Amino acid sequence: MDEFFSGVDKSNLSRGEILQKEDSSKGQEAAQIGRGNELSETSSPRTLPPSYFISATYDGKRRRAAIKLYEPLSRRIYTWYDTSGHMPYCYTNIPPEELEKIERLIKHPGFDHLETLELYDALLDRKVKVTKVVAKDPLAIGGLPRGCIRDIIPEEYPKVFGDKREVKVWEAAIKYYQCYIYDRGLAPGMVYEVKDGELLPLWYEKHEKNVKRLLEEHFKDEPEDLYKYVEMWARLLEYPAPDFRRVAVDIEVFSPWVEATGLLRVPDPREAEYQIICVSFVDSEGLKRVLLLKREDVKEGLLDLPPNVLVEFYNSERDLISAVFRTISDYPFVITFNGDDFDLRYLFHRAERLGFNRDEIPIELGRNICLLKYGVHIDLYRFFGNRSIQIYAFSQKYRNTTLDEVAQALLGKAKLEITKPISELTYGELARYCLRDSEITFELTSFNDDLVMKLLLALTRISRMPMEDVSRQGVSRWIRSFMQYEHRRRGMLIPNKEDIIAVKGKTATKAIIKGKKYKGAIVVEPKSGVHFNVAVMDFQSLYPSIIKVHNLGYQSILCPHPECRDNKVPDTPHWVCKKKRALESALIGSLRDLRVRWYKPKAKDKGLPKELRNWYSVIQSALKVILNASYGVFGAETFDLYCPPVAEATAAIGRNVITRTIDKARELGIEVLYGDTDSLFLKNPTESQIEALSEWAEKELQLELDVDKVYRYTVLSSRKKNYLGVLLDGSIDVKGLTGKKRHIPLLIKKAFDEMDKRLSQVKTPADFDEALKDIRKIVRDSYMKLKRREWDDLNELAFEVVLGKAPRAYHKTTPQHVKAAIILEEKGEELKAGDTIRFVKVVREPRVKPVKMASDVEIDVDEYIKYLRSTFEQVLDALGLEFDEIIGLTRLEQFM
DNA sequence: GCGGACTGCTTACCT
DNA sequence: ACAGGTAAGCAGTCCGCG
Repeated sequence: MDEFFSGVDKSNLSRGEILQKEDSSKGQEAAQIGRGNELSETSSPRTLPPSYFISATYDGKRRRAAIKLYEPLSRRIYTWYDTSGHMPYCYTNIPPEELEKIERLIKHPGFDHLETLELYDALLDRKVKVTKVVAKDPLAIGGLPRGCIRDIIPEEYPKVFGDKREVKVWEAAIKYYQCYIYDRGLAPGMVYEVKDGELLPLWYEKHEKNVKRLLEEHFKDEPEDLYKYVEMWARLLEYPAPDFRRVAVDIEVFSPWVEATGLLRVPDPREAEYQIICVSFVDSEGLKRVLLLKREDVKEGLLDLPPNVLVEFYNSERDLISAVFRTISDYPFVITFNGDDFDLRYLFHRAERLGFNRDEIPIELGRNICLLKYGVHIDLYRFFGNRSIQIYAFSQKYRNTTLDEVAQALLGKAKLEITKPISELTYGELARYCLRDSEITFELTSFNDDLVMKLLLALTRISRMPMEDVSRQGVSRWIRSFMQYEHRRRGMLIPNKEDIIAVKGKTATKAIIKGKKYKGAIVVEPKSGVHFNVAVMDFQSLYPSIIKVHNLGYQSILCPHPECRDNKVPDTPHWVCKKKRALESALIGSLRDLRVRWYKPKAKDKGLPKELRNWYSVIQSALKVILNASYGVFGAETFDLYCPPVAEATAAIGRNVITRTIDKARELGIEVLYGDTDSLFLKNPTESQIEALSEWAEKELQLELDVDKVYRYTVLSSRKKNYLGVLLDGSIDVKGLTGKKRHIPLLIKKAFDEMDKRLSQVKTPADFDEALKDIRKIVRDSYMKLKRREWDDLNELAFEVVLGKAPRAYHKTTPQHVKAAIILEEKGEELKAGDTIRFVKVVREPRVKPVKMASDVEIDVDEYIKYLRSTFEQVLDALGLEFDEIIGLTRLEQFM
């Protein structure tokens, strides 16, 4: 195992040097370096106590990688610059003697030199000779508008040599700082020190022992070739998090009425036309500050802020902005909600407008991002907007990524409501409003014991990316990054997407859904009705497990070896390599094992101290986010290691697994009521039946099949992906039923929730009679409420549907919510993709109207009754009830 | 000219 | 900018109907 390094470049550090000092003795030293010391702005520190690697960039002036380190005792950021002379490069298949004849390459100002080396080409399972083209600066490789190396080589080669061979360039699109991280085997998020000007990884004996014990106690029977990967991940993930010193910022900008539209103008951060009138800060030490601009004709009013809030008035906007810049430059971490697109961008352009020099502005503007010269900017809007984070880390608790909605869902705290435009608030109102935004922005990083900061740190470690990038990019980038890292570590050529597609691009199955690339999972036809005592068994992380057990990856699927061709994937003509473990299989498999065998149980272990348990729970949800996407990325064209047969094989094996398990269950005499992808609903199984099935899966499939939950009873509708289940503790799961969908009118949803509540009280089959009576009443009451037009408010009748695109972009059809949206646009409202349209159904064409423009009398009650009927019928048919009979319609009347 | 059968589009959900 | 599968409602089209 020794040839495997633990994720950090060990060439600089032998085992004997492991530091054993614990933090207490380091305090003063760190503080001295920190205080009043401008090291971070001017030069690389010569020495630095243990510090967390937070971020990496390329410093254009110094022409080298710059690493930001967070020293947790002085609580400052230090920037260390590369000393190794590492340079940007890419690879090509053209030999140096030929490249030397390409003048445009050799004379390119960014060109440095050529090297030759051998790399492993996993697609062909053989070594390849490549030429490394080394450049003086990263832009020369890829990114210069007038010819960069990665374009010049394929452009010029045919001109110089005629078209005699296929020209290839590899690894030219990897960001330089990522390249630096990979090549030096660095571990973002982990602890380093600087000694004699060199960056050294730091390992504490305690930490090493902890990892060793974890491995020995829980991974003894791990496949040998995965063991070292589990070790790598465990080293990264076991190490504790620092305390993050940070400040949340929010700004308010004067925005005038526009007479023509009667609407408020939304300030454009790229113009920064209007004054910044208020800025607030909330920091991790509990400091709250509000900076206000003195303006004429502002009603003074009472400030009336809590006594612990510092209020500062500024006579000039310039002074205010200077103060803001000083604060921003004081904190290692600056938190905003949409600061990339608004707050920091506005500050930047506003400062420019007011005559600040670039070097007086601590913000670095990117095309879509704003970074900081000193510290690290985390834009929570980006992070919470990440679909995977939203779904898997926060289980869909919020829908729209607005500060208000996220805060309400996660903190139970809302923005302050204001009824006047920002510009008309008194100082007190403005200060309170602005401060509240900073408060909740900060709390979004502090709730649940700093969950979000820790999650970011964990993802930084897994992905091998700077924290700034992790917080802004999607899960496929995280996965790509740690896979690229592994290529470099193993001396593998990172294939181009086209290379993979050319050799292994074809899928062989037919998707059920038109337009999809391959067949997916199986959904078992449900046995509709009420069933008591239902155990739901499921395979733990089925797809990642399949990728592990069946060795799936771009190199192993359809591998070049004739002797592997008999290792078939069921239901497909594909085969899988028997000789070498694919990189993806190893990385995903080991992450899966670590999550299932270590982090998940530890997160639930009540015997552990709360803080430790909390850390385990953070790690397990970080792993969940990554594992849940780990199969999908192979079927996503945007993924750099896109390989559709890998995704197809995963799904095909999944189908094979679930069908065989159903057969086995029936063979064991268990009735299977329903199943979806990786789960089985079993009716009243005995302990021993469950055990037998689980053991069979372990032995025959090498997969873990466990009881996930037990329902006191379930109500299965006849439709797939639609059911309701009451757990033993009385809590209720409602899946897929219209009654729980977000877009339906509140009036219908409330009636449905009432029914849920009533159903959750049912304990035995005998209780059902009473419950059914009550449910009939619930249905009848809501029907009568509609029929008699007795709703409290039109809002109760609003459908809320999200625009998938701008209203004008619907060309094929015009759905109802788009009709309503168009009416709103005619009134001057601007609508875009992602906006929610609230509308009601009315009698007159076009049958819909935006809620705010409709009145009670025009509501088309029959449409609502139809909707009520179809919503309830999904459950009623399983309960043996009929909607029409309940509301008192006779058979005959139905046809009238 | 109109209704029913059908397909396609769109959204929201499940795993 | 991770995948495919399912349900529902509605828009739009085609066809038959003396």
